[in-house]
Amino acid sequence: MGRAPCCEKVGLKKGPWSFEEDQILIKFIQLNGHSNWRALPKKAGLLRCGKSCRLRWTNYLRPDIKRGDFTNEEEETIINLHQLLGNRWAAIAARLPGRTDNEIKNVWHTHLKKRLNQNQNSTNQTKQNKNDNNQLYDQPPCSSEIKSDGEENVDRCTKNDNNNDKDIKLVELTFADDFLKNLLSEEEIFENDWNLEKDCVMIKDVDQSSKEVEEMSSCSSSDIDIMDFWRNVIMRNGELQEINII
DNA sequence: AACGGGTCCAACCGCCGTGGA
DNA sequence: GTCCACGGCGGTTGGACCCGT
Repeated sequence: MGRAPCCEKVGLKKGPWSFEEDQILIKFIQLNGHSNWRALPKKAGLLRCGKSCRLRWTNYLRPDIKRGDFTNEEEETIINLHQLLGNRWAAIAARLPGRTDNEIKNVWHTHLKKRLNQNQNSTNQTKQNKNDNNQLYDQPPCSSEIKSDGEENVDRCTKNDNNNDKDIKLVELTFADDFLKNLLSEEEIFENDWNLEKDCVMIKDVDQSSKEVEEMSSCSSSDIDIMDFWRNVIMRNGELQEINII
């Protein structure tokens, strides 16, 4: 036996909302709130599924929704948060007041992903050009991988004790700390199981696949290419170039 | 003007987590 | 512990719109 549909589908309207329907929904919610989405359309006199009403309200009719193009700052924030959080659009939207997860998802798929790919291509080209001169660029990111059998691969960056790596880690720590504190509340960091430790940024992967990256004495990582991410952050602040010169 | 391909975005679908009975 | 209703979320899609030919 399959799951019961969220509402009776027969006789319910689908597709784009009319102005009149919007007005009915707005007025009803203003008067009564939306404690029960399932019952709402019946009470409001709408021939819509409760789910459809909720979506229309949260993605379009809510008074605090900001319409119009995304600013550069907003786009940068989306890109950075996406690198941290992945496709967790709701979590990203929570950091962008007035923007909905749906809107962010759309912007990501229509604009930002393409732009990022283009940037990546040009970055790869730059890396190629620097090939023989810059050993740091040659290093794979400081990330570990989970092999299929569960054993963890720790790359040389993690184990290497040379001073350059320590300097880089210090800078990473500073920016990681500042960046997360700027963007995320303490509760959120806690909820995501992110630990900022003194010698390294520790990120434990507790996603649905339930592969949890074990804590390591130095840099650990998750399936996110975290070191590439921090490198980007540092690059934006013009710090990594200095380190590379050292 | 007509057509076709690409782009964009609102809306839908189905799955998942949670809380109450 | 199990079932069910519900809200929330992310992936996908339909169709309007745009633009080049």
